[in-house]
Amino acid sequence: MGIVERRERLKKQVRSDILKTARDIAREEGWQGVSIRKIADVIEYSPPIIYEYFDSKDKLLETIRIAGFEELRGEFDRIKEVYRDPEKQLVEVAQSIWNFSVEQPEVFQVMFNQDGAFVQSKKVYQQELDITNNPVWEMIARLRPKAGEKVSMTYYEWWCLTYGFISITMTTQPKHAIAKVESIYMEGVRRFIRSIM
Amino acid sequence: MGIVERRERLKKQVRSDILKTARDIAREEGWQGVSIRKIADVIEYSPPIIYEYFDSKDKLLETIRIAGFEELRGEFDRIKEVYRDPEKQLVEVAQSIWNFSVEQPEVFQVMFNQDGAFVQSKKVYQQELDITNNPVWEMIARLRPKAGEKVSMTYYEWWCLTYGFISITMTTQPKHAIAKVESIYMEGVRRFIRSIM
DNA sequence: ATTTTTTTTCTAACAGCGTTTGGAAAACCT
DNA sequence: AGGTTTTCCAAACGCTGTTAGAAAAAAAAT
Repeated sequence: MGIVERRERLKKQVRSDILKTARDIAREEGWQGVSIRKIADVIEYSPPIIYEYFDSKDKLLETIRIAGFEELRGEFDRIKEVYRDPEKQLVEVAQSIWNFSVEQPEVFQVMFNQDGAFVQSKKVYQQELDITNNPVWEMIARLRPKAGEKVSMTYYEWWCLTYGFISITMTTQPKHAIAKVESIYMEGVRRFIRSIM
Repeated sequence: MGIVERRERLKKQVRSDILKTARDIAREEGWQGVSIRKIADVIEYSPPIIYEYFDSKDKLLETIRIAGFEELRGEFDRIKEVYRDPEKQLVEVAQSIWNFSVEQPEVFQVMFNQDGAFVQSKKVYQQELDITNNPVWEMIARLRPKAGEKVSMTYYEWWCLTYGFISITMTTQPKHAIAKVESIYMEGVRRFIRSIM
């Protein structure tokens, strides 16, 4: 009777193996080096099998992107619950994005179409930065309760600053220098917060 | 006698045709859609001819990247001569980068490995953002003459803010919304300048 | 004007890519 | 054991960047 369940389990396993393998190759060779055939090789299946799990390579990458954004959003929600002070919240959010980009650079690259990673559709990207039901937007709103329209502007600026810092650091800085840049980043974030309060 | 000259002229023409065609295709279909064969088709030559002008597709893109950075740097140098006030200079620099990204988005994409464009080597990228002999660095240095080490930090932040703004805008905003974001950007730049003075 | 040499150009091919098709192999149910 | 369903893959298509070698054209030399 457990046959169907076993199959389900195996399918889930293969699916996550595909995703993991894609990330592994990307981390070692860059997303430019990720190909369906290479993934198939590692998971010891033939290439067409991958298409039983993902409609296309593009969708495969999009899955990784979505998972990345979800993980980040989870972190943000958690931070929002743990800390009360919006300033503290934002600092923590900044720190958590930074950590994410250091620990999973290849996911970050896919999330923001960087450095060889490329997902056709920008829908997820756009809606994830959207203001509605967004924890970071709400933090900023609490930080400056008077400004209505301006909150969205500030929110936009926030993302630009954060994203700019991380992506420039990722592509220009060698690993040993990243720790030093981190403090510049966090300092920049703090000054930004102060400049909008 | 003019034979050699005529050949030289023709070679230069073909070379620039290749570069222009690559940019044209990129603008219409994105860098993902740029292929050696398509370029060859447009310039009405066979694909191998392109390799008489560029060692590889990668080098071809790098040429476009270098030209882009040179054009920008020329603008910066010009601005530095025209205006005396470093604050005014920086505002003008910010505006000129913005205009560049609006007028030649495909070049901007290649310069910063964005949205399907990908150049293997990051050498040019890194040295172009380097502080030595950099007009923007000097502007910032003049803005806050006391800080020594901190100038480089601020310079780094400057690039992160600028790059973040433009690249996020380029990939998320539809054309009609760009004008509105421009004012958010310029306002952000001004506040940044004020916050470091 | 004809031949030789040099330069320019292209055809054909290689290896790799994402993706699809058709059928073989395996697993399952009865 | 036979029939059905599911799983899987070899082979192929059209695309990619790139290279080798021959053909064509142009120039130079006779």
